[in-house]
Amino acid sequence: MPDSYPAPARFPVTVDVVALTILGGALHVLLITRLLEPFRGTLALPGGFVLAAEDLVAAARRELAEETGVEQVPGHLEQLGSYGPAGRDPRGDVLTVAHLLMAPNFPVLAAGSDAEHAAWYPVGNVMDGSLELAFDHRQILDDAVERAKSKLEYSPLGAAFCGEEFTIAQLRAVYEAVWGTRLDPRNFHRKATGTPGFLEDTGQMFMGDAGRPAALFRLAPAARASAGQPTRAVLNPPLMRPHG
Amino acid sequence: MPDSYPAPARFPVTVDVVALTILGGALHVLLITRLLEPFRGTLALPGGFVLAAEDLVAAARRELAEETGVEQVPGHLEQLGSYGPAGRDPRGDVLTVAHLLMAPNFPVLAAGSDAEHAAWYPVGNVMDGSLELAFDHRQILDDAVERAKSKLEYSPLGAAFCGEEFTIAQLRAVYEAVWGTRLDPRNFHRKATGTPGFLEDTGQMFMGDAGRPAALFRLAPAARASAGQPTRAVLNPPLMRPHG
DNA sequence: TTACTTATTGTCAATGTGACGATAAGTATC
DNA sequence: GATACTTATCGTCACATTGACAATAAGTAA
Repeated sequence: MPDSYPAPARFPVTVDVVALTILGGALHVLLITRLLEPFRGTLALPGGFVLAAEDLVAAARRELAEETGVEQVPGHLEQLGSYGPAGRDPRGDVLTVAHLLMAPNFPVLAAGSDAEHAAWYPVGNVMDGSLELAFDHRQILDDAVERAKSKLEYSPLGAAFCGEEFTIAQLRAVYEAVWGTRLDPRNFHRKATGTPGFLEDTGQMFMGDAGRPAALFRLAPAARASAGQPTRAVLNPPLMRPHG
Repeated sequence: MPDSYPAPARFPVTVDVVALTILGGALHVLLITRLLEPFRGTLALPGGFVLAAEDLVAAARRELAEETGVEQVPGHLEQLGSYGPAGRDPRGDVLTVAHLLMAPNFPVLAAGSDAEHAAWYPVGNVMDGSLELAFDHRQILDDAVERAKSKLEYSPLGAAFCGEEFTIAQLRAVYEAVWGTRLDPRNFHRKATGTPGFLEDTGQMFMGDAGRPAALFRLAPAARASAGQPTRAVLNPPLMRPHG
């Protein structure tokens, strides 16, 4: 009975953001260095308290903007899941609602001030243990990466890691970085260009450092519209990661 | 900065549960009739406040047990997502963490007391508008059903709607009820029995009202173990719902 | 025994995928 | 300019999976 007599417990609620991007062909995550206890000096996910009368995703977006100094953070932001409130913060019970941002690389505010500053770190360095994260952020990052891997399979959100326009090879690099596998360029090209409603040819070309120029694509309107949908409206059948 | 000076807002946190089951070939959801304002007399999802030092899923399980009178609620329970805290309860900002239970049919405590009593309602009656739900529970139910549909595709959790042992036809009835489509019995049989690590033949037979007796299966150990995993370790390639 | 029902096994064509050859179209080098 | 090198794009082929559907198995009811 939600309306019972003893006053219900109230919890501070935070939003944390796992912001992922591709840098140099490797998956990177946005982390801040904590300046205060607990976990002072340790890396942590950006985030902060939810204000009253604030939507969760909006709170995540606001915190991200505050901690990166970037007004309009690009990319696709969605809720990942909630953690706690018990036993995750030594100061007390705090519930956190984790979010996932899949974004093209964007520059974060230069470090050097006394504020907690954000920077991109290779996800692999967290996974292999060479980087420690505060609180239960390691677990949250794990879940976020798994979610991202899964999203690529059945949604067009791989393109969220690219800019507005991109080549097939750039899109493939996203898949390779997130999944941590190599994909056959020819088969990937076939699937990407052969899926109706996924990509739209811009008619322009992109010159890389070497090799034949590549055609530039953007997301087709149908794929753009399905961004929020949980259903795999576009990538059907899905583009499955190799299961080895 | 999560540790800044003004005391952070604190919110009451509830867990709500979308408990789904199959009854008479149709998807049903467990609902309670509210006895108190707001939404007095309206149907709502079972749920209640999270106690301090309590895990979210544990809280959901506890509330479910309290409101159904069932000690050990069967089935698979997982977190669905969080809603709020702004603008969902007229009494103030309440954050709710919704959960999804996929369970075989279990009897709920008989009605008649003055306590809020739970009962199974056809999901279709909510979808078509003949049943109204309190708060934003209609939205939560929508999300839960979509999640369940999706889960059937790439996880062995369809079996969570069945008992310990079940026939292929019973499992197929689950898929048909959740997806709201008819499936070819022969093709479903082939996929279910032909997927390594999914089902295990018990060697026993099940006599229905009519027709040839069916073999009884249970989940294979591999499928049982993958219950919590987000990855489609078992149903690979997935068993996709018809997209028409 | 016949009719009827559901379970289970096959068959076949269409589709999608993995592996990989061949060609196109740039840049750098001789 | 010719050649080497790089990446993009198009094709081919065998194989796996699926959707549609025939055929058979094994019960119950009449």
